[in-house]
Amino acid sequence: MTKAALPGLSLCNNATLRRAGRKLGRFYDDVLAPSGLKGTQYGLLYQIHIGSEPAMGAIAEALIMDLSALGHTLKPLIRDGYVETFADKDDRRVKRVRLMPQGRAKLDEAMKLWSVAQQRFEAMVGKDEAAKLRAALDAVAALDFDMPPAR
Amino acid sequence: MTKAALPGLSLCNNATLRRAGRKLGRFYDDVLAPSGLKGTQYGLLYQIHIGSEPAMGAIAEALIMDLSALGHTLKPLIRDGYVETFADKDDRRVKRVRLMPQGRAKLDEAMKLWSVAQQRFEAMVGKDEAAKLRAALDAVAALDFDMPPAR
DNA sequence: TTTGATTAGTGGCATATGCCACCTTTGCGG
DNA sequence: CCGCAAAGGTGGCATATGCCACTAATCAAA
Repeated sequence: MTKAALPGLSLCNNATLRRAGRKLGRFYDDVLAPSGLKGTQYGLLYQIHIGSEPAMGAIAEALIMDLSALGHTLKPLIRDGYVETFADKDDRRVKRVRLMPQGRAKLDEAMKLWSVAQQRFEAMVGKDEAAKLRAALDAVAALDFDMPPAR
Repeated sequence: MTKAALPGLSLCNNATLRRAGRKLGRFYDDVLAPSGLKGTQYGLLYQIHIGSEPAMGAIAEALIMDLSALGHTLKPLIRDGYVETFADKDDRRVKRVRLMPQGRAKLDEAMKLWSVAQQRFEAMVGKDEAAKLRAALDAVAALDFDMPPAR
Protein backbone atom coordinates (compact mmCIF):
# COMPACT_ATOMS: atom_id res chain seq x y z
CA MET A 1 0.00 0.00 0.00
CA THR A 2 1.99 2.86 -1.31
CA LYS A 3 0.24 5.96 -0.11
CA ALA A 4 -2.81 5.98 -2.23
CA ALA A 5 -4.53 6.67 1.03
CA LEU A 6 -3.65 10.32 0.78
CA PRO A 7 -5.97 12.29 -1.47
CA GLY A 8 -4.04 12.65 -4.71
CA LEU A 9 -4.02 16.04 -6.27
CA SER A 10 -6.64 14.81 -8.67
CA LEU A 11 -9.04 16.15 -6.09
CA CYS A 12 -8.05 19.73 -6.75
CA ASN A 13 -10.12 21.10 -9.57
CA ASN A 14 -7.46 23.65 -10.36
CA ALA A 15 -4.53 21.24 -10.41
CA THR A 16 -6.47 18.75 -12.50
CA LEU A 17 -7.39 21.41 -15.01
CA ARG A 18 -3.83 22.65 -15.27
CA ARG A 19 -2.42 19.19 -15.66
CA ALA A 20 -4.82 18.31 -18.45
CA GLY A 21 -4.06 21.69 -19.98
CA ARG A 22 -0.34 20.98 -20.11
CA LYS A 23 -0.96 17.65 -21.76
CA LEU A 24 -3.46 18.85 -24.32
CA GLY A 25 -1.47 22.01 -24.92
CA ARG A 26 1.59 20.05 -25.86
CA PHE A 27 -0.42 17.90 -28.22
CA TYR A 28 -1.88 20.87 -30.08
CA ASP A 29 1.49 22.59 -30.03
CA ASP A 30 3.15 19.56 -31.56
CA VAL A 31 0.62 19.28 -34.33
CA LEU A 32 0.77 23.03 -35.01
CA ALA A 33 4.55 23.08 -34.89
CA PRO A 34 5.06 22.90 -38.67
CA SER A 35 3.32 26.27 -38.93
CA GLY A 36 5.59 27.81 -36.36
CA LEU A 37 2.62 28.86 -34.24
CA LYS A 38 1.82 27.74 -30.72
CA GLY A 39 -1.70 26.76 -29.78
CA THR A 40 -2.15 29.99 -27.88
CA GLN A 41 -1.00 32.07 -30.80
CA TYR A 42 -3.29 30.21 -33.14
CA GLY A 43 -6.20 30.89 -30.82
CA LEU A 44 -5.27 34.54 -30.56
CA LEU A 45 -4.98 34.98 -34.32
CA TYR A 46 -8.29 33.24 -34.76
CA GLN A 47 -9.96 35.44 -32.19
CA ILE A 48 -8.66 38.52 -33.99
CA HIS A 49 -9.78 37.04 -37.28
CA ILE A 50 -13.38 36.53 -36.24
CA GLY A 51 -13.57 40.00 -34.74
CA SER A 52 -13.92 43.29 -36.56
CA GLU A 53 -10.55 44.79 -35.84
CA PRO A 54 -11.25 44.15 -32.15
CA ALA A 55 -9.96 46.41 -29.40
CA MET A 56 -7.39 44.84 -27.10
CA GLY A 57 -9.81 45.02 -24.21
CA ALA A 58 -12.42 43.12 -26.20
CA ILE A 59 -9.96 40.38 -27.08
CA ALA A 60 -8.76 40.09 -23.51
CA GLU A 61 -12.32 39.80 -22.32
CA ALA A 62 -13.21 37.16 -24.89
CA LEU A 63 -10.18 35.08 -24.00
CA ILE A 64 -10.57 35.80 -20.30
CA MET A 65 -7.03 36.96 -20.04
CA ASP A 66 -5.30 39.88 -18.42
CA LEU A 67 -5.02 42.90 -20.69
CA SER A 68 -1.32 43.24 -20.06
CA ALA A 69 -0.82 39.54 -20.69
CA LEU A 70 -2.52 39.98 -24.02
CA GLY A 71 -0.18 42.84 -24.80
CA HIS A 72 2.84 40.67 -24.11
CA THR A 73 1.47 37.73 -26.09
CA LEU A 74 0.73 39.97 -29.01
CA LYS A 75 4.32 41.18 -29.35
CA PRO A 76 5.81 38.17 -31.12
CA LEU A 77 2.87 38.19 -33.53
CA ILE A 78 3.46 41.84 -34.32
CA ARG A 79 7.17 41.28 -34.62
CA ASP A 80 6.57 38.49 -37.13
CA GLY A 81 4.25 40.68 -39.14
CA TYR A 82 1.10 38.66 -38.52
CA VAL A 83 -0.91 41.43 -36.93
CA GLU A 84 -0.79 45.16 -36.53
CA THR A 85 -2.29 47.54 -34.00
CA PHE A 86 -3.71 51.00 -34.53
CA ALA A 87 -5.49 53.61 -32.47
CA ASP A 88 -9.25 53.78 -32.64
CA LYS A 89 -10.44 56.77 -34.64
CA ASP A 90 -12.93 57.97 -32.05
CA ASP A 91 -11.21 57.10 -28.81
CA ARG A 92 -7.47 57.34 -28.87
CA ARG A 93 -7.21 55.35 -25.66
CA VAL A 94 -8.44 52.32 -27.54
CA LYS A 95 -6.00 50.27 -29.55
CA ARG A 96 -7.40 47.92 -32.15
CA VAL A 97 -5.79 44.90 -33.72
CA ARG A 98 -6.06 43.60 -37.25
CA LEU A 99 -4.66 40.64 -39.12
CA MET A 100 -2.03 41.42 -41.77
CA PRO A 101 -2.01 39.52 -45.08
CA GLN A 102 0.82 37.39 -43.79
CA GLY A 103 -1.13 36.66 -40.63
CA ARG A 104 -4.11 35.71 -42.69
CA ALA A 105 -2.04 33.26 -44.67
CA LYS A 106 -0.42 31.86 -41.57
CA LEU A 107 -3.82 31.40 -39.98
CA ASP A 108 -5.07 29.49 -43.00
CA GLU A 109 -2.00 27.31 -42.92
CA ALA A 110 -2.33 26.64 -39.20
CA MET A 111 -6.04 26.02 -39.46
CA LYS A 112 -5.40 22.90 -41.49
CA LEU A 113 -3.05 21.59 -38.85
CA TRP A 114 -5.46 22.57 -36.11
CA SER A 115 -8.14 20.45 -37.77
CA VAL A 116 -5.86 17.47 -37.62
CA ALA A 117 -5.24 17.93 -33.91
CA GLN A 118 -8.88 18.61 -33.22
CA GLN A 119 -10.02 15.54 -35.13
CA ARG A 120 -7.38 13.32 -33.70
CA PHE A 121 -8.36 14.38 -30.20
CA GLU A 122 -12.06 13.91 -30.80
CA ALA A 123 -11.45 10.54 -32.36
CA MET A 124 -9.85 9.49 -29.10
CA VAL A 125 -12.33 10.85 -26.59
CA GLY A 126 -15.39 10.84 -28.80
CA LYS A 127 -17.09 13.80 -30.40
CA ASP A 128 -19.88 13.86 -27.85
CA GLU A 129 -17.57 13.62 -24.91
CA ALA A 130 -15.43 16.41 -26.32
CA ALA A 131 -18.46 18.63 -26.78
CA LYS A 132 -19.60 17.92 -23.24
CA LEU A 133 -16.16 18.69 -21.90
CA ARG A 134 -16.03 21.98 -23.77
CA ALA A 135 -19.48 22.86 -22.47
CA ALA A 136 -18.40 22.15 -18.93
CA LEU A 137 -15.26 24.20 -19.37
CA ASP A 138 -17.21 27.07 -20.88
CA ALA A 139 -19.49 26.94 -17.87
CA VAL A 140 -16.47 27.22 -15.59
CA ALA A 141 -15.17 30.11 -17.65
CA ALA A 142 -18.51 31.82 -17.25
CA LEU A 143 -18.67 31.52 -13.48
CA ASP A 144 -18.83 34.64 -11.41
CA PHE A 145 -16.26 34.27 -8.65
CA ASP A 146 -17.15 37.42 -6.83
CA MET A 147 -15.11 37.58 -3.71
CA PRO A 148 -17.18 38.26 -0.64
CA PRO A 149 -14.47 40.60 0.56
CA ALA A 150 -15.63 43.84 0.27
CA ARG A 151 -17.74 46.56 -0.62
CA MET B 1 -26.89 38.82 -34.52
CA THR B 2 -23.39 39.92 -34.02
CA LYS B 3 -21.19 37.40 -35.73
CA ALA B 4 -22.11 34.28 -33.91
CA ALA B 5 -22.18 32.72 -37.35
CA LEU B 6 -18.45 32.13 -37.29
CA PRO B 7 -17.41 29.20 -35.18
CA GLY B 8 -16.23 30.81 -31.96
CA LEU B 9 -13.09 29.47 -30.47
CA SER B 10 -15.24 27.56 -28.04
CA LEU B 11 -14.98 24.81 -30.59
CA CYS B 12 -11.29 24.34 -29.98
CA ASN B 13 -10.79 21.91 -27.14
CA ASN B 14 -7.41 23.36 -26.39
CA ALA B 15 -8.48 27.01 -26.36
CA THR B 16 -11.49 26.22 -24.24
CA LEU B 17 -9.39 24.34 -21.74
CA ARG B 18 -6.83 27.13 -21.54
CA ARG B 19 -9.46 29.78 -21.13
CA ALA B 20 -11.19 27.95 -18.29
CA GLY B 21 -7.76 27.34 -16.81
CA ARG B 22 -6.95 31.03 -16.71
CA LYS B 23 -10.24 31.79 -15.04
CA LEU B 24 -10.08 29.03 -12.47
CA GLY B 25 -6.40 29.63 -11.90
CA ARG B 26 -6.99 33.22 -10.98
CA PHE B 27 -9.73 32.23 -8.58
CA TYR B 28 -7.54 29.74 -6.74
CA ASP B 29 -4.65 32.17 -6.83
CA ASP B 30 -6.77 34.90 -5.31
CA VAL B 31 -7.97 32.70 -2.49
CA LEU B 32 -4.48 31.36 -1.83
CA ALA B 33 -2.94 34.83 -2.01
CA PRO B 34 -2.88 35.39 1.76
CA SER B 35 -0.46 32.47 2.02
CA GLY B 36 1.83 33.95 -0.59
CA LEU B 37 1.61 30.78 -2.67
CA LYS B 38 0.21 30.46 -6.19
CA GLY B 39 -2.08 27.61 -7.06
CA THR B 40 0.70 25.92 -8.99
CA GLN B 41 3.12 26.18 -6.10
CA TYR B 42 0.53 24.81 -3.72
CA GLY B 43 -0.02 21.86 -6.01
CA LEU B 44 3.68 21.27 -6.31
CA LEU B 45 4.26 21.39 -2.55
CA TYR B 46 1.36 19.04 -2.07
CA GLN B 47 2.70 16.61 -4.62
CA ILE B 48 6.06 16.62 -2.87
CA HIS B 49 4.31 16.19 0.44
CA ILE B 50 2.41 13.07 -0.53
CA GLY B 51 5.49 11.53 -2.07
CA SER B 52 8.41 9.93 -0.28
CA GLU B 53 11.09 12.45 -1.06
CA PRO B 54 10.20 12.01 -4.73
CA ALA B 55 12.74 12.30 -7.51
CA MET B 56 12.30 15.25 -9.82
CA GLY B 57 11.46 12.95 -12.67
CA ALA B 58 8.72 11.30 -10.65
CA ILE B 59 7.18 14.64 -9.77
CA ALA B 60 7.34 15.84 -13.37
CA GLU B 61 5.66 12.66 -14.50
CA ALA B 62 2.91 12.90 -11.91
CA LEU B 63 2.18 16.49 -12.82
CA ILE B 64 2.66 15.80 -16.53
CA MET B 65 5.11 18.62 -16.85
CA ASP B 66 8.45 19.05 -18.49
CA LEU B 67 11.36 18.14 -16.26
CA SER B 68 13.14 21.40 -16.92
CA ALA B 69 9.93 23.32 -16.27
CA LEU B 70 9.71 21.61 -12.91
CA GLY B 71 13.27 22.63 -12.19
CA HIS B 72 12.44 26.26 -12.90
CA THR B 73 9.23 26.17 -10.90
CA LEU B 74 11.03 24.64 -7.98
CA LYS B 75 13.55 27.46 -7.69
CA PRO B 76 11.40 30.03 -5.92
CA LEU B 77 10.28 27.34 -3.47
CA ILE B 78 13.89 26.45 -2.72
CA ARG B 79 14.85 30.10 -2.46
CA ASP B 80 12.07 30.66 0.08
CA GLY B 81 13.20 27.67 2.09
CA TYR B 82 10.10 25.57 1.53
CA VAL B 83 11.83 22.62 -0.06
CA GLU B 84 15.29 21.26 -0.48
CA THR B 85 16.87 18.93 -3.00
CA PHE B 86 19.49 16.25 -2.51
CA ALA B 87 21.15 13.56 -4.56
CA ASP B 88 19.82 10.03 -4.34
CA LYS B 89 22.12 7.74 -2.40
CA ASP B 90 22.15 4.96 -4.97
CA ASP B 91 21.97 6.87 -8.20
CA ARG B 92 23.71 10.19 -8.18
CA ARG B 93 21.97 11.22 -11.37
CA VAL B 94 18.71 11.33 -9.44
CA LYS B 95 17.85 14.40 -7.43
CA ARG B 96 15.17 14.06 -4.81
CA VAL B 97 13.06 16.74 -3.22
CA ARG B 98 11.79 17.05 0.32
CA LEU B 99 9.65 19.51 2.20
CA MET B 100 11.42 21.67 4.79
CA PRO B 101 9.73 22.44 8.11
CA GLN B 102 8.86 25.87 6.81
CA GLY B 103 7.39 24.36 3.68
CA ARG B 104 5.38 21.98 5.77
CA ALA B 105 3.95 24.86 7.76
CA LYS B 106 3.25 26.88 4.65
CA LEU B 107 1.49 23.92 3.10
CA ASP B 108 -0.73 23.54 6.16
CA GLU B 109 -1.54 27.20 6.04
CA ALA B 110 -2.31 27.15 2.34
CA MET B 111 -4.34 23.97 2.66
CA LYS B 112 -6.94 25.80 4.70
CA LEU B 113 -7.25 28.46 2.04
CA TRP B 114 -7.33 25.83 -0.66
CA SER B 115 -10.31 24.20 1.04
CA VAL B 116 -12.13 27.47 0.87
CA ALA B 117 -11.52 27.83 -2.84
CA GLN B 118 -12.34 24.22 -3.49
CA GLN B 119 -15.58 24.38 -1.54
CA ARG B 120 -16.61 27.68 -3.01
CA PHE B 121 -16.05 26.31 -6.50
CA GLU B 122 -17.93 23.10 -5.84
CA ALA B 123 -20.78 25.00 -4.27
CA MET B 124 -21.15 26.85 -7.55
CA VAL B 125 -20.90 24.01 -10.03
CA GLY B 126 -22.08 21.23 -7.80
CA LYS B 127 -20.00 18.52 -6.19
CA ASP B 128 -21.06 15.91 -8.70
CA GLU B 129 -20.41 18.10 -11.67
CA ALA B 130 -16.99 18.99 -10.30
CA ALA B 131 -16.15 15.33 -9.82
CA LYS B 132 -17.28 14.54 -13.35
CA LEU B 133 -15.24 17.39 -14.74
CA ARG B 134 -12.14 16.24 -12.88
CA ALA B 135 -12.70 12.70 -14.14
CA ALA B 136 -12.99 13.95 -17.71
CA LEU B 137 -9.85 16.03 -17.31
CA ASP B 138 -7.97 13.13 -15.81
CA ALA B 139 -9.02 11.07 -18.78
CA VAL B 140 -7.59 13.70 -21.10
CA ALA B 141 -4.40 13.79 -19.09
CA ALA B 142 -4.15 10.03 -19.45
CA LEU B 143 -4.52 10.00 -23.22
CA ASP B 144 -1.73 8.61 -25.32
CA PHE B 145 -1.10 11.09 -28.11
CA ASP B 146 1.41 9.03 -29.97
CA MET B 147 2.31 10.83 -33.14
CA PRO B 148 2.15 8.63 -36.20
CA PRO B 149 5.22 10.44 -37.57
CA ALA B 150 7.60 8.24 -36.21
CA ARG B 151 10.55 6.40 -36.24
C1' DT C 1 37.09 -2.92 -18.97
C1' DT C 2 36.22 0.17 -22.70
C1' DT C 3 32.86 2.23 -25.29
C1' DG C 4 28.43 3.56 -26.73
C1' DA C 5 23.52 4.25 -25.60
C1' DT C 6 20.40 5.71 -22.02
C1' DT C 7 18.81 8.28 -18.13
C1' DA C 8 18.27 12.44 -15.08
C1' DG C 9 19.06 17.11 -14.69
C1' DT C 10 20.76 21.93 -15.80
C1' DG C 11 21.01 26.36 -18.23
C1' DG C 12 19.67 29.34 -21.77
C1' DC C 13 16.12 31.15 -24.55
C1' DA C 14 11.23 32.13 -25.75
C1' DT C 15 6.43 32.36 -24.94
C1' DA C 16 2.37 32.58 -21.55
C1' DT C 17 0.17 35.06 -17.82
C1' DG C 18 -0.62 38.06 -13.85
C1' DC C 19 -0.18 42.07 -10.87
C1' DC C 20 1.05 46.74 -10.06
C1' DA C 21 2.44 51.39 -10.88
C1' DC C 22 2.03 54.86 -14.27
C1' DC C 23 0.61 57.64 -18.32
C1' DT C 24 -3.12 59.34 -21.68
C1' DT C 25 -7.58 60.18 -23.00
C1' DT C 26 -12.16 60.72 -21.98
C1' DG C 27 -16.17 62.05 -19.46
C1' DC C 28 -18.33 64.67 -15.89
C1' DG C 29 -19.39 68.05 -12.77
C1' DG C 30 -19.23 72.41 -10.97
C1' DC D 1 -13.17 75.82 -18.86
C1' DC D 2 -10.87 73.23 -14.81
C1' DG D 3 -10.02 69.46 -12.17
C1' DC D 4 -10.76 64.80 -11.09
C1' DA D 5 -12.38 60.05 -11.49
C1' DA D 6 -12.73 56.29 -14.85
C1' DA D 7 -11.28 53.78 -18.89
C1' DG D 8 -7.65 51.55 -21.78
C1' DG D 9 -3.01 50.45 -22.32
C1' DT D 10 2.16 50.02 -21.40
C1' DG D 11 6.37 48.48 -18.96
C1' DG D 12 8.59 46.18 -15.43
C1' DC D 13 8.90 42.23 -12.59
C1' DA D 14 7.87 37.40 -11.30
C1' DT D 15 6.22 32.86 -12.05
C1' DA D 16 4.77 29.02 -15.39
C1' DT D 17 6.15 26.02 -19.12
C1' DG D 18 8.54 24.10 -23.12
C1' DC D 19 12.35 22.89 -26.15
C1' DC D 20 17.12 22.20 -27.07
C1' DA D 21 21.90 21.51 -26.32
C1' DC D 22 24.96 19.76 -22.93
C1' DT D 23 26.91 17.33 -18.81
C1' DA D 24 27.21 13.71 -15.53
C1' DA D 25 26.24 9.14 -14.05
C1' DT D 26 24.63 4.44 -15.29
C1' DC D 27 24.06 0.46 -17.88
C1' DA D 28 24.77 -2.80 -21.33
C1' DA D 29 27.32 -4.95 -25.01
C1' DA D 30 31.66 -6.35 -26.93
